[in-house]
Amino acid sequence: MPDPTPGVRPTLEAVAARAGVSRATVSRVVNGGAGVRLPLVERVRRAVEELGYIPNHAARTLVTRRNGAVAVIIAEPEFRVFSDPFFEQQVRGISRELTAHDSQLVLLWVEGPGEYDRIARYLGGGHVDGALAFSVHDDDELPSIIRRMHVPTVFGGRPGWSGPHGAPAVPYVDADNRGGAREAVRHLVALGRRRIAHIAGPRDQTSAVDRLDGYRDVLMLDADPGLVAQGDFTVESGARAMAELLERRPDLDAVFAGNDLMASGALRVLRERGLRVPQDVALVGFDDMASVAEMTDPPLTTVRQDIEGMGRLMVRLLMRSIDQDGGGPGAAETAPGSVITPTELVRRASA
Amino acid sequence: MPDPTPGVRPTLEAVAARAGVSRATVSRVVNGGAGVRLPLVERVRRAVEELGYIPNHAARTLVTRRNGAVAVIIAEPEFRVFSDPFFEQQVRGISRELTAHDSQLVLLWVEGPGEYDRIARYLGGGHVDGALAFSVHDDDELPSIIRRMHVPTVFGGRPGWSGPHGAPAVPYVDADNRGGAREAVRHLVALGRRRIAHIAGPRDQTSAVDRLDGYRDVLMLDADPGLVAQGDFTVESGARAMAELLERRPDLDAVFAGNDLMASGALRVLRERGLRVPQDVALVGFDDMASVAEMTDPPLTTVRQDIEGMGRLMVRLLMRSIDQDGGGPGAAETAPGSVITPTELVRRASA
DNA sequence: TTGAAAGCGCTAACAG
DNA sequence: CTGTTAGCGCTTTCAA
Repeated sequence: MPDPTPGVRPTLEAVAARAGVSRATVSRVVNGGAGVRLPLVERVRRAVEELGYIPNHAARTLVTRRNGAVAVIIAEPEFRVFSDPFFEQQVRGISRELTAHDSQLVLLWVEGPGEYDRIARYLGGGHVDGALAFSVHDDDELPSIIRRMHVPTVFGGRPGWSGPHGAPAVPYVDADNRGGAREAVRHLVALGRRRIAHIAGPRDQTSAVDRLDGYRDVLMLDADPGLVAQGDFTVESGARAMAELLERRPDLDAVFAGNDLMASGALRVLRERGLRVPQDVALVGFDDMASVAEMTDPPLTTVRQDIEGMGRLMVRLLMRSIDQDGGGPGAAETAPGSVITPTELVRRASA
Repeated sequence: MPDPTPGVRPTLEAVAARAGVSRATVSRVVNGGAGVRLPLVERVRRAVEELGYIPNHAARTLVTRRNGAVAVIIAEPEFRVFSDPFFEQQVRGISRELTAHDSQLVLLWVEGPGEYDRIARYLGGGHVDGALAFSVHDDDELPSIIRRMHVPTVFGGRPGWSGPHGAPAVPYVDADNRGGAREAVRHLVALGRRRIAHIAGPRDQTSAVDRLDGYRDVLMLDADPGLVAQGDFTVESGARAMAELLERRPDLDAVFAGNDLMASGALRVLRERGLRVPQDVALVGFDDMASVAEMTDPPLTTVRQDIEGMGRLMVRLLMRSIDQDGGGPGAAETAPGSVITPTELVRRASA
């Protein structure tokens, strides 16, 4: 890329003049060159090269109503945000897929409810073609803002609230938490375990609820309420829950933890009590968080979800819904279907 | 904010019609309302409110040549990116300050050298008013791209390469690594320690080099090369370096580690060898990374830097340089001065 | 103080 | 196939 004269970027006009064609032709070439005779294409290409021409984004957006940018909304309070490895992977997937679609990632970091006004204005200002948001709670204002602003949006994780028919009224991408949990518990059953406990995640996160449901699906009537303990997805809560379970049901022979972090906490307690894993108690986690599942002793059998893939999928869904919306008023109302991505049981030594 | 007719956003024109004034007047009101008689201002404000008018960003950018967005460039290979708590804090500061300046954060995630073309095009396309980048290496293409594209940019961390006069040719914000290191070592000296070792960070990161220099500043002639061991900022490397040092200089009575992570590794080894901290060996870290320094036993004495503040400062510097650049060609060439932010010794139990 | 009018740089009919 | 033309929505002289 040559060094253009500082301060004065060449315009379409300049390129057209240099190539001896009209602005329209240059525009066509710049946008793919369909329907332009080859020699002309060449000529224009050369002029572009020589002048170091780069299209002005604002001008293009003004007429096409597309700005090649998507907002990723991060609501700080509910999130460990960055430090969450889960989130990092998801954003990586999003970023990659966005690049493939020639779109940019605009980070909207929301520090609290007071900032929703700013977000609404931004989303409404047409700065972005769409938005990506993450698992929101029942009382979150975000969905309502998004609806009001008519911004195509895809959620990551099944939202906690639902539409008139019980299903979330917005498109989302989520892992098959329930199915994954079923597979995990079935695995324990197949191992011959009979008193299988569960350490559940926070009740207000749909992923945790779904995993608990999956656990119940398999155990059915055998599900003993005393075998379920409450955690909050942290290592410490996992340890506490394990101690509690051992107290209530010293004879348990397996544990399905709602995530790897809690599983590692549980593992610590089991070993402290002199219980062997998996001989005395088999243990299964969820997430397959590399920094945890592979590091424990023994390494965790767990349920893997394709987190980066989920990020990419969010973008694909969003792009589809953006492309549909070209069709005038009302088009935005037809929500594209949500997607549930499959999970996979990863067998290691703990069960 | 009222719900505008879906699909048809009101324009300035519409507001003007409703308020019975010209577009120019509406524009003035929307942009602060200077020089417009109060009753008119009121009238326009009401029309804006009623119509739910939000200015079209692209149109505004097209004429003002400002887009209220700043790129944050993240070069993946060199970064643990998100999961790095250091980085998270920095981005938080950046995001907050950007919001205060009514600007948005556009995340440019660079996955490899092959993507530099995309970045160049983006930066050159005038999508953003400026860019923020992080400690780049000698062979990094980024600085050259940035110069070619005439994009105002501020770096985080002193760059490894330098201009004709030995000083980096670009504005940057960095902590006073050298001064902080001096303070740490002086503290150890004041404690009566005489054989003070240093575990250095990677030689190709300026922060590590500066800390080593600070260490040498204080020890002067007393600096025994055998008392310096090489690490790479990880816990493990700290442990290895500590073992090495103990091997070479069993009589050492203090250690200044290049960061908290390495300090925690060193601490583990010291305890394994039955050495008491701080009685036998005093230990000081760097960074005051909460998840590390406060958790060790004993808690680490360390050097704190205001990371979020550094992020904010980067934005302020950038905004200043953007504002200057209004002055036509060549204005971008005058780099604003860099800033070194102070550090502070935090005394805990390890020294 | 307010309005009229000229354009920012580009795309997209519409003609030729 | 290529060129001409009419805006996209906004800011900003310049007159009134």
